[in-house]
Amino acid sequence: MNELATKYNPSEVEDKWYDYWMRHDLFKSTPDAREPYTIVIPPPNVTGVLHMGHMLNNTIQDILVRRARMTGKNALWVPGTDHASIATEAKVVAKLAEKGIQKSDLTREEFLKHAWDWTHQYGGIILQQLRKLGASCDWSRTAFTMDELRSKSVTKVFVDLYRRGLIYRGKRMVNWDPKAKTALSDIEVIYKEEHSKLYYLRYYIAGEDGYAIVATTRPETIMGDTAMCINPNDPKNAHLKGKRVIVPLVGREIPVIEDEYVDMDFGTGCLKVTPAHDVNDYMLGQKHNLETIDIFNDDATISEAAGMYVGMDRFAVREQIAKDLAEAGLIEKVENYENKVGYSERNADTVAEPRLSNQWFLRMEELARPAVGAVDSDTIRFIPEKFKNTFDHWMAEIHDWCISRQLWWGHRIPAWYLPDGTFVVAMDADEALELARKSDPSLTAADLRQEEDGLDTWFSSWLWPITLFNGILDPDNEEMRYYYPTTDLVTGPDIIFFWVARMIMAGYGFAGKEPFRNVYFTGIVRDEIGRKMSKQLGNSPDALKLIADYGADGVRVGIMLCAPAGNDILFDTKLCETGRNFCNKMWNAFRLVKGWEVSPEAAQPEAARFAVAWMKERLAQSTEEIADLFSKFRISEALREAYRLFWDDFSSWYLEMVKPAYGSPSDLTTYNETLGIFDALLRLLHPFMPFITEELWQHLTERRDGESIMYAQIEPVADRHPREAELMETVKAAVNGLRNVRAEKNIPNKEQLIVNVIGSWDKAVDAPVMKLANASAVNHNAAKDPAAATFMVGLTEVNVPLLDSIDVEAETAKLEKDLKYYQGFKQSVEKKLGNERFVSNAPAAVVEGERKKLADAEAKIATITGALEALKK
RNA sequence: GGGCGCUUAGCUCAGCUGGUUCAGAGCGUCUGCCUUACAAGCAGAGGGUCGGGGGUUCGAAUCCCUCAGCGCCCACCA
Repeated sequence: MNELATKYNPSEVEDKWYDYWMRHDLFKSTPDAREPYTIVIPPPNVTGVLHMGHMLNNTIQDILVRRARMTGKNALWVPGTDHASIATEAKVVAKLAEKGIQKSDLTREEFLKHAWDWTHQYGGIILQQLRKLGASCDWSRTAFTMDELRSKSVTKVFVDLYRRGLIYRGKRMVNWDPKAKTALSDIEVIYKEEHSKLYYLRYYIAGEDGYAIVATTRPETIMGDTAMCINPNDPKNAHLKGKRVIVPLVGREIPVIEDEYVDMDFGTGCLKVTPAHDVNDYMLGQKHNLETIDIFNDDATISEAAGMYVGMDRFAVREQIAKDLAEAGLIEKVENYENKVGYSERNADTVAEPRLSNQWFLRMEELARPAVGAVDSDTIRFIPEKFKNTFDHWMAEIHDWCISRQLWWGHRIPAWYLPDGTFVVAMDADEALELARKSDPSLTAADLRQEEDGLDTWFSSWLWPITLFNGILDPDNEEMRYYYPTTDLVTGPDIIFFWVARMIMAGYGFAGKEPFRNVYFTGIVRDEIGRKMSKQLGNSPDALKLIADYGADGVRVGIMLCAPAGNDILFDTKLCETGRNFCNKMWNAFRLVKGWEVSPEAAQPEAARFAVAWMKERLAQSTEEIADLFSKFRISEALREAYRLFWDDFSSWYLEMVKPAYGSPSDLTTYNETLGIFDALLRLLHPFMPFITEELWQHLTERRDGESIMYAQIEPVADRHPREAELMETVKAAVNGLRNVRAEKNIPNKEQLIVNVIGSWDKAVDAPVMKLANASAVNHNAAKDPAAATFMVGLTEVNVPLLDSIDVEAETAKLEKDLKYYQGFKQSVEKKLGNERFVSNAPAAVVEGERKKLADAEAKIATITGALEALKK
């Protein structure tokens, strides 16, 4: 009867609509008189591919921005990518290695050419993938953290900060990634609990027979020992005071120093001090003026300075030296030990090495101050709120930020060294020369040498919400004034320090205002048994394959159904099936309505009139509910509400009530009302499911080329029908009861029922009940038929006469079960009301409610008792 | 070591300012249906002492204390 397929086919629809939206520039935003709504995308790595985290994050952003468009805002979502300095450089290095090329064989320029080639080849793939998901970004604004505007802004910010005295260069202990051969910031080190060993080493006392025992987890660093440290208050080591000890195997004499830093109860209370390779030891070294011996090369192999094991890897040395020490009788014992080992965030298999080196740092204290206040006062709202604590805690103890990286891919630090070793910081080489000449007028460009180090990737991304509107180079431009501060930021809690906190600081530091109003923290996407999705585990589904299998709308719904803010989400592909099935449900509801013949002469049946009124009330309530949920960023719940509204209320109840009888046409009024309701439902659903709603909207409404549901507005429904909403509860109870009777008595759906009502009953429910339950008549105040199935609707007894004789025993048992329940219920209410303290202390409304419950229970008991007696006859 | 959060049906989770069906939803399970939109569907059913203990209150899944388990973040004990 219907030429449309019974299954919705997303692949036929999605590309068509995305092209349509693009062709008509529907994602584009320019400043106008409307209120702005702005999101900047957390820029994915330029060479990355779409994974589940992106799907979640970008689906949420798209939902928010589409919803904003449909509620009168001028909505803008700015896309872009991040150059991801360390990750991309690592990929390029690996790629070159495959071809037998070492990074060290190349000049900086040659390497950068490879990196740019790589970026152009793979860069932006992820942005194409976002289109498959339906992301409504204004692609004309696509930015890159290393494009000209962003790069120049980074340089300017660096220069300004330097001139404000907030950037300094110095030799410090930093975390070193020996694989990438670069410094890392503190937060780029991930500590993991590990099973390791604690070696107890003998340090013989110079000129005496005895030895001291030192416990260490890193015996390979003994070549760098320049002291042994004891606590001055430690009686058991008092005999070591003022002595010198001999580093085992190495044979070098080192002093015993005293410092209260040492924990007397750990190990033997003796600590080996290796100032070059441990943060605490470095601190001790500074305090006690110790020599530092750097025993590692930049790839963490042993350096010449160590004098032994030169060129070997640190872990190989650990094993070897343990063996050698044991052979030499210098190990007292070895214990198993749990400790935390720091790994490089980007090279998960690489243990970070504390290392002394010259780096550039940014002082954070001054920048941090306004940021803390903004979050405390909810000028910037965190959703969920619990992340305020995390943020506060980190900000309160913020450290200086090591911003230099020994990498080529990224923004090069705009500092130029003079031949005398001093440096100048400037926007470009010309300005640098100008500055340099102030100290030595004879200098030429050839005398200046630009800093080789690059900047931490986050030094460009922390400016993202500003630089996307050119707010660094041209602070007072129209776009800045209109779009900044942006509205919502959607990101994961894992980058709250890396990115969110720093953006807030940058916002106040360089734009004078917060960068966004709300930060929505998504959960981490995990697999169905709770493991974080990762390439190594291979437990991350292929995002594009999911879209191909379930449709973008289906995947969006699937992922949103399990994504409350801040909670980790356990992703199960099954949820995409739910999403796909929902699309199919919408498709078939459309097929049903589309298939109706419409007769202008036909009168509207009462059941349909009732249904329209009730459905409009439900729509009004639900529209309000969804708006409220959005205001609280309960997006997952908003979707559930819309889902229920469409599936349960509209499809299961409404359509069944207005459906024309087989072979009959629909009346025009009902038909038009149904289209109007369908339209409203599609609008509510569009932010979640952009493709199918656009497709159906096209079929259901008359619209001109270039129009789109994207800009149809979601408005509060003024047409209210509380009476029908209330009566519908009775309809549902009656219909459910009648369906039960059918199920229990095996009455086919085709067979019409007769409904006898005993007690009070609003006649308005007759028509919908007859329609929904396929009843031929509802008889009021009918005589009780003993051969009838009986159930209660509220206080009213409903009788369904049966053709076959009824099973008196079964019917009696059922009624007795009900009776028992109500008697128990009555008892508990009576107990409550009998409690004088309850009656005198509880609010009057609550007490009144209990009294009503009691009355209801008594009425029901009376009715059931009556029914039982009738059965006995 | 410090801080934050979680524990409700077999699974994943809602449950907001204590008080109408507040003990819920989805999925899974079970039963019956190829009923003329949809088997990617329809109609039903079962299932939980709300982690343990104590307290506040007329009344606690909800507030307080405590214990246990789990998770996350931060921190320079080798």
